[in-house]
Amino acid sequence: MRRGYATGQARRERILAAALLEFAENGYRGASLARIAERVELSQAGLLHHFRSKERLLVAVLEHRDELDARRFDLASAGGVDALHAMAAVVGHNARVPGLVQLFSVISGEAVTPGHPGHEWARRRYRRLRAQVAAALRLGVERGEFRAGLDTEAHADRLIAMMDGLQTQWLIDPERVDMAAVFRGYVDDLVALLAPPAAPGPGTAAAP
Amino acid sequence: MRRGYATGQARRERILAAALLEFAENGYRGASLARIAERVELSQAGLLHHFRSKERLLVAVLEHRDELDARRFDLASAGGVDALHAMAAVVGHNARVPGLVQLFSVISGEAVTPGHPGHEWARRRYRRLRAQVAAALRLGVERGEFRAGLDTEAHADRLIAMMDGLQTQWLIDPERVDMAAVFRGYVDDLVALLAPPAAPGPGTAAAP
DNA sequence: GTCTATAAATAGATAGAC
DNA sequence: GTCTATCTATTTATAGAC
Repeated sequence: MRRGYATGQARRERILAAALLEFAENGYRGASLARIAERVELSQAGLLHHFRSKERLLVAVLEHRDELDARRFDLASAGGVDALHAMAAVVGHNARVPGLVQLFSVISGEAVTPGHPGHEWARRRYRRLRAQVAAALRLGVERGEFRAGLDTEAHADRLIAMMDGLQTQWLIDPERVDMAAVFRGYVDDLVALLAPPAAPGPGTAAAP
Repeated sequence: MRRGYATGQARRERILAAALLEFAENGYRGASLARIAERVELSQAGLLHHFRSKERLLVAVLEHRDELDARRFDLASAGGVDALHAMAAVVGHNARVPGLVQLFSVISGEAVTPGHPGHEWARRRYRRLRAQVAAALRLGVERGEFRAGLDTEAHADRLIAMMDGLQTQWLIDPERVDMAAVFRGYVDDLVALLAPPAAPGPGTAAAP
């Protein structure tokens, strides 16, 4: 029953997990293939048999995480106010997995440099996130949960920026910053702000 | 007239400027003392005569920038709505100095790692920024520009997070993200949101 | 698929001459 | 204050045996 394949896959996943830790702790530039190999009890040359270079390994780690996260968080299915609350829930979840948050913060920070191997990944990722969040906001407009004519792309940029910015503050000073609560406050403010102009009476807004 | 001192100081400042470029382009871990030395036409050993280690050089660069910025942006003097507009102006200014923005983004990203030489600097910096912004917001409350009882520290965290998050997006994809405009939108929304409950008529709010 | 050995480059830091 | 020379350590990647 394909033992070779199964163990090969298992090995690959163990390497990805170990690399994630190393990249999160030291960034791409500070990471060492030797230390990653050590974590999976493999020689450095053995590690490079599975991933031909440090650069490819980083990209593999990032894409692997994106795959897993895409399954976990399906923002596209929600819309409007629900989507905003879903984002707040994601932040709440993130506060329990500092290692993952650190990976994305460190790599995103490094990746602002044009030559960085994560640069293209980061660009694609932000474009994709913005499109998803903006679509969710448009859905809210169509449903009448949000007022018409709002700049959904600008709000999407801001929601993503808020998540990232709070993550950095939280990682640097966890005791002082309650990332989840502060983000929730943003969402609450936004729900109030984006609500359509007050209807004459309750219930009338929902009637066609 | 103290030529030796003057040239010594000038040399130091040239080193700081060169180091800033190198750290901004490659981060702390990716930076090379040899390349910095080359930029100021000095040997690597000669460079280390002025700053005893790479770590001290980074800290010197960061503190030097903080000093200069503290003179340029005096948020403490403004308060309330003026302070918010001053922050928007800072973002507008930042959009014209990508190198500086990149330095702070890259180093802040790396510095989430506990062992990083910029970690303590980043923590102090965020605490200071938060205190300054929160104080400016409180001033707005006292003046009656903002409604009473708002969570000034949470709003300070969010304003700073928004600046940082938009900077990252802008650096990674400059054509797509208009950092200054998107931030201005946030400030405008905030001004509306934080305004005190509507007074009976215009002008009455200002009367004691 | 995993290893040892090694290449080839670069790093930060120090010693000591001038 | 600046240099050359050197030390020591570490890096990624490759070659080739098993």
